[in-house]
Amino acid sequence: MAPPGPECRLVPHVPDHLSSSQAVAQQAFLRGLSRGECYQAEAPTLWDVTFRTAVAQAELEDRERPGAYHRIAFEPAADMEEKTGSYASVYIETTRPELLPACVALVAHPDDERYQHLFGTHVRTPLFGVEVPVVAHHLASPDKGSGIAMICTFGDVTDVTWWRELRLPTRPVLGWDGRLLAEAPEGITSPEGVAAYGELAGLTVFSAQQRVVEMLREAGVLDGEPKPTQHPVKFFEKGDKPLEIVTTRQWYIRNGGTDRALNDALVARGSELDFEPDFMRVRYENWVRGLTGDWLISRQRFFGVPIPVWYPVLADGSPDYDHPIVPSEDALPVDPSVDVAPGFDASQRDVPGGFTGEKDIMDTWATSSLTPQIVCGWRDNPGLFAATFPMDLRPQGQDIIRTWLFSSVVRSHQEHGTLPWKHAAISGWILDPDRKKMSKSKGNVVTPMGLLETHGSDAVRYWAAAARLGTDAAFDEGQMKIGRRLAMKVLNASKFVLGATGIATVAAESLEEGLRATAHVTTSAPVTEPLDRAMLAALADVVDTATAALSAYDHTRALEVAETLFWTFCDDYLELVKTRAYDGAAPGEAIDPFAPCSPGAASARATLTLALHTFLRLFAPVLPFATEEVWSWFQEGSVHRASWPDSARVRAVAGEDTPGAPLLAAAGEALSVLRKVKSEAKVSQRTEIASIDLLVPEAKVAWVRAAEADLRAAGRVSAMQIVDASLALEPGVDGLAPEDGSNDEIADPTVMRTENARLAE
RNA sequence: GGGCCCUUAGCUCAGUUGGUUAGAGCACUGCGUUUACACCGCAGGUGUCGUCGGUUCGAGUCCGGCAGGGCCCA
Repeated sequence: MAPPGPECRLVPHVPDHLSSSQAVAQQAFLRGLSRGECYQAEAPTLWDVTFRTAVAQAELEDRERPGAYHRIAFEPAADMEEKTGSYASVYIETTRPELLPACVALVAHPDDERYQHLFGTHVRTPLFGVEVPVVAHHLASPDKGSGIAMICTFGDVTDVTWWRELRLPTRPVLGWDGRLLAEAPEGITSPEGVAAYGELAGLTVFSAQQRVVEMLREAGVLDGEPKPTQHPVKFFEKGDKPLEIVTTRQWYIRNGGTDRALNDALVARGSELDFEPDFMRVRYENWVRGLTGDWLISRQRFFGVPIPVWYPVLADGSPDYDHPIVPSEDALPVDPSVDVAPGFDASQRDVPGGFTGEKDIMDTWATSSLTPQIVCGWRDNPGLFAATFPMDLRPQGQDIIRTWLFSSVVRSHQEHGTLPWKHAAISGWILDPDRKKMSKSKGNVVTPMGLLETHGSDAVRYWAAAARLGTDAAFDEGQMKIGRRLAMKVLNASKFVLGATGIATVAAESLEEGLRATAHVTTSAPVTEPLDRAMLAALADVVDTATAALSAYDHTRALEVAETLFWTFCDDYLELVKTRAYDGAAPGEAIDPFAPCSPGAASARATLTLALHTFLRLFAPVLPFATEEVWSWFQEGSVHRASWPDSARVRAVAGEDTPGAPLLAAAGEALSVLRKVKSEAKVSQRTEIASIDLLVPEAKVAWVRAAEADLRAAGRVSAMQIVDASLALEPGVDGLAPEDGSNDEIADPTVMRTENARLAE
């Protein structure tokens, strides 16, 4: 008995690229059909009574539901009485008494001494008077209830296992509408049994349960009152009524759920795949190893990719499901409810001797599992396919390892004998601010639109980019504010760089001039100043680190190192070279990038420009809008199509053996202590320092000296003495007594500090 | 019941093969308005690295037990 399909099908207009994905889905189905991987079977099927469609194992979830154990007496049949010499009833406990008419056996654990002598004998079902055997199976739990249970067709998935493995008869009572069938199942033959069933026919599961309990109570076979319990019940993940198991004809794809060799092969495919992070592999293996049936792909829904087959209609008007008619691959996509089966004409639809179209559609994952084939042009672009398949990377969430990832592996394994991609980058959940999983029912879902409006796209993306693969990310607006600050900083620092180099002056006229100016600034003079070379050397190292991190799927580390250096670039380097780069230009004065300037200014300008060009490309994946905006000010095309920074070119400009980060850090530290003098004196950073002694750890002296001029300019220092701190262990060793007394003890010579600061009035 | 991940500053998290005094941002406090930036800058304090034990010259890091949190599967 097939469930009814829709009487007419709504056929939406489908754009070409979608019809091509439909064709791919149908072609893969037909290939599978010809190889025997796709097949149809009349079998117990997980069924959602609300949506009236079959559901696959991957779409199930357990939910705790209240229920009650009903203790019911089964009378012994003649063979049991004879064997035991007793008329004692057998008591079972069940949470689903309404399935009593579907009972086909009682089952206990083979080692359970209480029931061993009963195995092979029979009992009679109460109310319905059907003789059913007592059987043994290891899945029966001796410690649950009375240790013996009734097997019904079908109350749950364990019933299906018992039914299949013990080869029990089928006595279905549930229809696809969630009501008990009109006719009593085979086996109920006695007038009393048929009458009892008549009381239940057409009732919902809920009402049938109430009626059965009344009848059992009246018959005196309900032992005591039902005992309330909580137990896990299978639900369709999108449904709100428990799933039932209904016997229907459905289409399946072999996925290792019924075939050990295929299961092993798919586990082996999983071990070939590079999971990022690696522990996600366990989820895949658990899932594949735990499969209990093939992948059910047919759905009784309206919208979806049609299963591309027709069936001959027999003389009695019924479809001949055993001989499906298939289209040729070049006719795809087809809709069998509209298109005519090959070899027939339209007048022969649904008439004896004619054909009928399959009404079912495919599970959405039956198409999604083919995204690599769709994208790589498997069906219509062999050249592209050869060049791009298998793909490199599947990025996806951890919750769909069992669906999207696994089903893609299944399809690729069957069709191509390979993995669909080499790497799988698995992300975690986005949790609410209290680290709870977001769900509609809890009402803690945050949708992105408001966030994008409040913080900007770059800021939201920055927050998302801070989540490491495989790690859940708590939703954090604070992090978005930081992202926004970074994006603003990129805009402002870029404005400064393009202003101080003069590129902005001519780029405002035309982009060609901007490009010419950029080339001129970065190539017309060498980068000579040690601080500039250090900046570029540090940047080259960061490019290397970020590149390696991205190659290892550690995008957060790539961002982190770029971000850290960028703040140093803004807070220290820009401040240090600002004066030098301006080269005497007055505030507000437009700088001509082509005019001659001092070598120090040329060095700074080349460095600023090269650093900006590099930082923009490092940040482009995370701050796509801010970087693109700046790029448009002085570069052509899109930053997102620009090449990834090349550390070798940056390092070549920096020069061989240039001290990078350490020199930059030492200069930054020196700037910091100069600022501290003013901060502690509670005066403006603009205040002049008339004279100061800078005590520098021995190892850093040369680096600080190399940046001395820039330090004096940035710190507004008139006279500065740079002293090796290890030679100044005694206060006043340089001949001047400390004025404020704060350094009047032996200081740590490894810490940079100042002495004898004299601020201008 | 089987398995996986997590536990580090008030908060969010780094901490790479074990190796100086465990870091960052936020928040907090104070100061500052500068030739890119107030959606700003500078300076400052903040830790029993869940807990107990083990390995080691040395453990946030490796091993085991326990507790708490989260997840997958049955």
